Amino acid sequence: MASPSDGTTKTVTIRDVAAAADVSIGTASKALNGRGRMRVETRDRVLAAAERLGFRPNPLAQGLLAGRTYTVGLVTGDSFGRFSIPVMLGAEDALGAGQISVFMCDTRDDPIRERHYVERLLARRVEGIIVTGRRTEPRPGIGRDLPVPVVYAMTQSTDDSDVSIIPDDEGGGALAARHLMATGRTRIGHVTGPQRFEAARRRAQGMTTALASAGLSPAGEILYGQWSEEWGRQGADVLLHESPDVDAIFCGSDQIARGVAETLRERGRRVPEDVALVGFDNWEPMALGCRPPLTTVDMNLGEIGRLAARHLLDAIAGDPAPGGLTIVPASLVLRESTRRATP
Amino acid sequence: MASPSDGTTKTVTIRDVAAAADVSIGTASKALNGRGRMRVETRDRVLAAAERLGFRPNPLAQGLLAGRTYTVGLVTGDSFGRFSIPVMLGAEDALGAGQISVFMCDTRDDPIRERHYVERLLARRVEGIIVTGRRTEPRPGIGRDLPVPVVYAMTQSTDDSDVSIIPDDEGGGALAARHLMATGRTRIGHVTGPQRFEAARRRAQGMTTALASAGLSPAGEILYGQWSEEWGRQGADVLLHESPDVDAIFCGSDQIARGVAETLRERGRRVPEDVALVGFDNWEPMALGCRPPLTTVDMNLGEIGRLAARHLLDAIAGDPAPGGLTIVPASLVLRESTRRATP
DNA sequence: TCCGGATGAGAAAACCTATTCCCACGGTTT
DNA sequence: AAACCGTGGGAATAGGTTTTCTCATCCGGA
Repeated sequence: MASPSDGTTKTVTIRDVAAAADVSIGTASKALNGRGRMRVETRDRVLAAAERLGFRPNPLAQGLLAGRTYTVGLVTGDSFGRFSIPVMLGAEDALGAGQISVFMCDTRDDPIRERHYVERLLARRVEGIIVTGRRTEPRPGIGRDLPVPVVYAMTQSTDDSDVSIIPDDEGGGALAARHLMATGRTRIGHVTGPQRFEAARRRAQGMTTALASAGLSPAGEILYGQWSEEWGRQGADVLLHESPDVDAIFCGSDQIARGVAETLRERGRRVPEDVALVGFDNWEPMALGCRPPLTTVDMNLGEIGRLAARHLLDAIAGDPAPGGLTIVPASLVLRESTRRATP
Repeated sequence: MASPSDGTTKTVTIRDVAAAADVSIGTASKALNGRGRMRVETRDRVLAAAERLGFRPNPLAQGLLAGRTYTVGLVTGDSFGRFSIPVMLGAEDALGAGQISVFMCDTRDDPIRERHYVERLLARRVEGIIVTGRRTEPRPGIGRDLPVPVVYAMTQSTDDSDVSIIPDDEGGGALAARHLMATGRTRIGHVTGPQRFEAARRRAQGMTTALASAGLSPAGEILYGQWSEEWGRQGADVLLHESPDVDAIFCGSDQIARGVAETLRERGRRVPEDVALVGFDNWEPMALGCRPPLTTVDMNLGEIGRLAARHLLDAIAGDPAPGGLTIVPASLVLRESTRRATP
């Protein structure tokens, strides 16, 4: 415990500063905040006293008067998992710069805990709430007619009038497909997660559309399955059986891509010489540990968080964005798995 | 934005409740808090009014008066990474139950940002601070003579008088070694991270000691390298070359273990029939994606967080634990990679 | 030289919200 | 009539910010 013999440390109030500078409390406040008019000498005396005593205004008192708390709540159901963390960091980045502190709440995807936390945040008079999740599936909002603005990031409210910010799954799929075509591939397969996930469907859609506009169609069926390596291994087997001449595989996640890479290696297909491989997520431990390192789509989650925070700040400042969906473009991270074969 | 036409929602104060119930402010307060004596009818009238208006006491005012804020700060340098997240969740678990809210701060391992955040937390009058990190290497504390208690979790202060809570790396290593011996292995190698990491050294130490007390010593050298799959692949090659008769490998991380598993498979050694494999971290996407699924040491990070939170709560309540190290035992998660060969 | 108004410096008080202690005001009991 | 009890109002308090107010000085004009 870094605390000394507790009790010796009494917090310094403006009262102490005023006494030390031999002025009234009001004058001390004005001096510290640069308001009002007074002799430079007086102002300096107050500032010096504050410095000397280590005065730090109590934000509770300030907030009480101003009716502001300079805090926001961050609610996640993802247990701060792989997806919501980058979002959180981006949000904290944007908020922290504005001197706003963040209360964190993990709901463990339990609606009861969620309501409980929202209640608590409102009781604490947060000025806004960011809700993050691990899927882009629409979900019920955290409440109607809340007294503060709410932004959904990396998740989406079923209510169209809410502000939701999600990654561009479709654009990411298109990006992957166009990149593969640009490296000369034409027989491109797709192994991805469960079809019930909107993210999986949109990624597939983006890929299919991009191929179509070049007069191509996917190699074999779109293979929907699980978000796991195990499924990647199985899916690659199915694909190789159905379309033995496949020369590229776009995977719905980096985990799936790793499974696919493993099967390819075991079946004697070289990556990238025989089959190019693109993943999704840019989950670095996975993408870099892959053999070879994985070209993958990055959803720019940090940007999603930053954008969510900015929307929230605007709304708090009284300039709310119109409700609806904001889609953050994805980008492609190039690594070995799609290197063009040196001719 | 769930907020209605902003401005219509005025927060309800106890003044409004008192007016609605036609009592004084003081009486309203007493009614709401069950203090003082008054007619049941009066109390009910106040409670009904509060209910009807949706009154929620302003914690700023309560905190101002009570001199408490019911908040703590959580500072991490790990960018809320793989290690600090479970710690955080554990901490939030323990704190949330006590009606304490958590301010989160990510320092990005930058001492300047760290100091800045600590200042901010103190300005907000948090009642305590938890510092988490990604290594157990001792680090300088966040400050001396802070006015609030501090607990270091999953990291360790260089100041012995601080309270630090870390995982039992040595015990984890011993656990792995004893488990391997219990399944009949006797020639056990070790591939781990860089030697400059205390965690790597302690895990190796735990393993060596456990082997020694059974009259064994490690197969080959302890192979220090990187915390990466790539190194796992290389390390396994080295080990197989130096000690071809190795029948088990304990790895310093699950990532290393995956690399090792891959090399073993390519060299025709079956896991677990020929060589058993134990990882460290129980990082599920890695451990479950491994072929076969990985037996691994779990550091019980959540427990570390919960313990840190409880220590902090105790200190806040005026009952600080004596400074020093608390070590949380690790546990073993059994999976395929160490299954005993069916005879 | 004296008076009135303007100006400047800083003190004093109100305010924000909720809690708590003290006291006054009835009515009842001894 | 005095003591006592239940009830509920009023004020003090916490730590700031902001508005108002007072007092003194200074200047110009008479």
